[in-house]
Amino acid sequence: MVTSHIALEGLLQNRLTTDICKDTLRMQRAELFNLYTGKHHADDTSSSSCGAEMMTTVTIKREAHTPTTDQSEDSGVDVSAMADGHDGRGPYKRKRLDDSDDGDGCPTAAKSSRTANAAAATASVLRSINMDACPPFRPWSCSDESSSDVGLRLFHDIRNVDRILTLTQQRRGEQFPLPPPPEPQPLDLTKGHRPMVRPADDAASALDTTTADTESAAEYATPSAAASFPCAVPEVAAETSITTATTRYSKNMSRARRIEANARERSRVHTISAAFDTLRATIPSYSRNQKLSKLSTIRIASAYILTLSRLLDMDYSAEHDSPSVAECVDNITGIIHMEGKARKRKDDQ
DNA sequence: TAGGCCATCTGGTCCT
DNA sequence: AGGACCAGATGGCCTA
Repeated sequence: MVTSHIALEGLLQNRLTTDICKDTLRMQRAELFNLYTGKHHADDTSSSSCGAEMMTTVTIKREAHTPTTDQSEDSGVDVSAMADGHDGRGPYKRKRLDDSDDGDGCPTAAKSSRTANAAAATASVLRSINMDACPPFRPWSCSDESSSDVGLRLFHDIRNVDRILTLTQQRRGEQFPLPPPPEPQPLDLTKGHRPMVRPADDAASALDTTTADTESAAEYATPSAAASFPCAVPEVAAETSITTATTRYSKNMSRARRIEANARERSRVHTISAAFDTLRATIPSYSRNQKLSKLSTIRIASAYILTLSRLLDMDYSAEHDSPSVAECVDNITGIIHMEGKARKRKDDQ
């Protein structure tokens, strides 16, 4: 209760009253942002699109997060690597837990050392920041040592939320009129997008692509791949020269074009997954040890956005029925509960 | 071991 | 015509 009070009060006061504090935080965040982006290249997509403020949020989340083996490094897809044709996986060649090199040519041990140094440096910067002055609004986040309801109950006090809302409304007109809601912007799906290869423009790139695709295609022809691709392999197996552009693969598409289309599709899906990782890092979760599914991420993000908008007395609800903040808090609390416990509940039955 | 989640391939459709 | 987008099929990985 006390913590929730401080958190929300801090958020509002920082936004509405303390210019000096805001400037200081901005500088500290910029420092943190530079530090982070310098150490974690894989998150460039986040940094470029979200700015220092979001990076602070992401960093705080990562700092407290205890990643599982599966989620630690690959949660941020290295889109730049994919742009170079190094997506690190062939068809059905997923990243393995025992990989000593995850495809970027950098040994995992060295990378772990780098990550540890970055974490230590980041922690140092974080200690210098008075986070209570402007914490992210995440009243549903739980502490690491507990995935119980404590974290939810701690902040779930309707009277307090209403008080904060009242305070917001009182101060808004006095000091800082809020800007109008931003115009909807299309998602930038171009970042990390694999550049289209046009032989006339870039013969070298075209050669690389052809080589990569040839190697990729060659994997189809292996017996193991044949077992995995009952539909595609028969045609491939019948072709001794897969790279022959004139070989008809299907009714309307040559084998070479099919491979290029597959690469584009992979890149497109990777871009979407990277965007999900960014979104996942910016929303509250029931437990930091549990990676939210894409569906859960969407559901929680929607409720979270609505709650934040209502906190600022704006209405982003689909029905434009202006639900109260209390209702929004109830709603998102239930969603986080449900998404976080869904699997366990199913198994219990 | 079953079920959930996800990556990948594939072919059809839409769009520029 | 070719790229983007979409949904179905398939198989691997992980968790309870």
